[in-house]
Amino acid sequence: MAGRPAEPEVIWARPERSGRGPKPAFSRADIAAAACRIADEGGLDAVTMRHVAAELGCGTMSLYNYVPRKEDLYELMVDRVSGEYDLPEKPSGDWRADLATLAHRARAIMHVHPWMARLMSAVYGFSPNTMRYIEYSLSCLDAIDAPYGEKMELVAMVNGVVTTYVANELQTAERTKSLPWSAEQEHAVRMAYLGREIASGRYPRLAAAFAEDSGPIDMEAVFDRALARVLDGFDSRRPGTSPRPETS
Amino acid sequence: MAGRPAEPEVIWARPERSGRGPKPAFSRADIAAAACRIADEGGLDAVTMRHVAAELGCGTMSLYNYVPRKEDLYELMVDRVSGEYDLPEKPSGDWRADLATLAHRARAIMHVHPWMARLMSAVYGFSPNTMRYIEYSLSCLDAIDAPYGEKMELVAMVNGVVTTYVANELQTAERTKSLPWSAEQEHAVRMAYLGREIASGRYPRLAAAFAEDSGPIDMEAVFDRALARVLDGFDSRRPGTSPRPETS
DNA sequence: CTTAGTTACGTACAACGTACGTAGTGCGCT
DNA sequence: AGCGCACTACGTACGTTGTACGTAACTAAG
Repeated sequence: MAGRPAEPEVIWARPERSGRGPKPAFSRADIAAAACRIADEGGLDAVTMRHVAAELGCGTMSLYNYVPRKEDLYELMVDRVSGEYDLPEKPSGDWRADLATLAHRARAIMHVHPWMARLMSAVYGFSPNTMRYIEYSLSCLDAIDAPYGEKMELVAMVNGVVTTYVANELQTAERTKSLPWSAEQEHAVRMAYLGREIASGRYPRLAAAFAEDSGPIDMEAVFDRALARVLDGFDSRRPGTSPRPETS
Repeated sequence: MAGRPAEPEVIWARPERSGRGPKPAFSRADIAAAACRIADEGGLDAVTMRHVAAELGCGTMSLYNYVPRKEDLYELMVDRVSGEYDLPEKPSGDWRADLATLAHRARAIMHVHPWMARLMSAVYGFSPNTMRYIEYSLSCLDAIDAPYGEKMELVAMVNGVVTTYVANELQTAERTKSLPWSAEQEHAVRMAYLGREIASGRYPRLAAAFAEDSGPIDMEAVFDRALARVLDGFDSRRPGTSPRPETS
């Protein structure tokens, strides 16, 4: 009988291979790769145990030998993508620039895997690659004399900004992948309602906000400003660093 | 035949009552209330069309007369909870304090409805009460001379901080409501793995972070600091306002 | 060699969202 | 008044999901 306990368990604590029995046909990496491939093509909702098993070329239930619960499959996916950072051996020494670069890299990765942002706000666990990522983030702050608690808070905030903003950018596109209509249609309908509501005069400031300019929004610029503000907020509490670099 | 189109639609644009036929047994508010009651008790995963219908005392499919898709039920829930703010008639004039108060109120509301944070990062639509909320947020910034685009970005950032942090605080508790084990068990198992991993020496800074102090974390204080940093970041770009009030 | 743990996988079940058909109801029209 | 149609109500049913369970084959440890 398969070892599928009704107790909480961390997949990373379970050995990938334990001597006895026939050798497994796949590795965890194979499975993570298959799941990510499916998500990239068909959206996160296309990631089902059946699909992943089919992609691997095995029976559905065989998958449960490797992945006790579907949530663990998600963790595998997050960890795999978290391994796509090509982290430098050592940070440059300019913590602000290093963290900003890292945040931009994270944003880029999440654009390649649009389902990642949604997953990251649903799965909270530590995994090998996420720990590696956090360790590197902390190493960027080595030069700063502050308790690690404070550094962790900053790292968490930067990560929060990245996932929040990228999720906002991408969720419509991701969601409509498993819907019978397009993201553009959805957006059009919602904007039509918003326009009607705004025209009612009940929300004058909202109306003014939407009347203003309204050229296409540069999402990366918005992200940049948000990120800069967070770093500014940290900066302003520790005098002696360069006060306010231009946003460019 | 029921009017359930395969086209995108905003539930708020559909009239709640349209003359003809027998009068509906429930209002949208009834349905939202029932769904929220279920979510409060059994977690978000307990909110199914069947459960909500049963709570209302009607057949499952009757619900589809009011709510064309399940997503719309979610929007109803978000809107209802967004109506729980008791927004003052007019902001006090101190935008920083007003926004902070609002953020704290939002955090408190999401603690009462632990599923709210997760829903808000999944549902992106404007609804009557969310628009009221945004309008009020903007009105807090009336005294500031800045383009509305900039104000909107600040409001979005504050909201982002709230949902991100509250979601982080609450997601484990929420998630384990539909799991056969407790949040404490889950946490214990994950911490055990983390401890073992940290002891390996591969993540020295992470290890230092967890070794440090480690009294119970005051989540509200963490939230406060994050919020303050965001407001600081906005502050630092517009000289002339009070530079840096104490975090309490 | 034995044996116990592992892999593989088909079957099966409960729960989900929801398409569809049918029956009943009452407003608005002529 | 009375016809008709839009609306409500709801049972049935389908496809899809996660996954519990049983069985058969396999292989390393004793």
